[in-house]
Amino acid sequence: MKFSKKSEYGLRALLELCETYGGRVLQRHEIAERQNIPVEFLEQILLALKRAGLLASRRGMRGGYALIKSPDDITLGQVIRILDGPLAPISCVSKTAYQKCADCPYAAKAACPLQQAMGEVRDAIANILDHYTLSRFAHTKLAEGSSC
Amino acid sequence: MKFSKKSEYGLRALLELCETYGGRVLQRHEIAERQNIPVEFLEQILLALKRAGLLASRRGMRGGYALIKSPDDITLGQVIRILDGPLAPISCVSKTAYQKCADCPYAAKAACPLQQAMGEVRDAIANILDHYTLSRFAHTKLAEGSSC
DNA sequence: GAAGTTGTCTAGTGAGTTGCTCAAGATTTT
DNA sequence: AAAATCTTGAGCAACTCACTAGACAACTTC
Repeated sequence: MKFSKKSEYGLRALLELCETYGGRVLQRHEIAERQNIPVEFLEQILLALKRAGLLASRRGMRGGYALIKSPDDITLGQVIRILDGPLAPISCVSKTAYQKCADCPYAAKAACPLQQAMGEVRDAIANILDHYTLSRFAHTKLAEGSSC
Repeated sequence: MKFSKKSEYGLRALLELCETYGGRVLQRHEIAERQNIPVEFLEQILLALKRAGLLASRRGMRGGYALIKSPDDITLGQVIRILDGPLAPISCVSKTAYQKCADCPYAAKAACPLQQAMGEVRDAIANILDHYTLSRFAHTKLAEGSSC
């Protein structure tokens, strides 16, 4: 029940890109250095986010990446789904990638306890992440005493 | 962001064991057949649940497994943690298996946006699963039209 | 007390995923 | 043209997942 490094790095990269939103572009090595992410791996992540329409890029000298959607219009849920796939804890409750489970004896009966429970979990996760905007994410201030 | 087959099988096995709670024991092959689970794999799962104190077992002829805690006192959260480890989506927000993240630049600052967001997710998941008892789980009736 | 039936334990294994690296190419600026 | 940057695709070691196998221990029944 873990999120991948890919998602984690992706979100941390977007944190940097948020700060320069509307301004200059950021190069991969800048993001990588500030956020402690292996450059070549970060590259793949930025590319994925670009293909998904969140980022624009320019090549050559003075090139780099920039956010092209407002941080208000991007949610953590979107980002995680791009980088990690569906949020649902088991695929028979996924709304974005539903798949009938093969071996479940309740599958035919329309009364699967697992589906009920995991559905609730899915909804709770989606409810948080699909309403958590990047701008709120970027302006987080934790309470005193927290440690990461 | 998925639960393992181990958890899924474990929960489905407990569904069977709930039905005979207080009565007879169930043998691994009975559970395996009814729930469509590979026997030897199921074995490991039952053993883990036994070591965790949820199940008792008897060897030899007429042997088998039985629940030894009331289904009211077992939650899905407990079971999943036994079989799958901590619920937290990243380990720096786990309450049962906290680990400082190595590469996060916010780690020292007590203001990690990721920790904040993932903490909310963790709490939401735990809030559902730690209050979802096995007896409620076993008596699930889904609404019409659902499919698993 | 021997035979047969069950759980117990440890180790292994094939397929797939994760996290990351590398190299060659395309595009832009200077 | 040269240098800097993004782009693409391939590769790979380590790990995890889902499962299998086999030897062993304990219990029941005859």
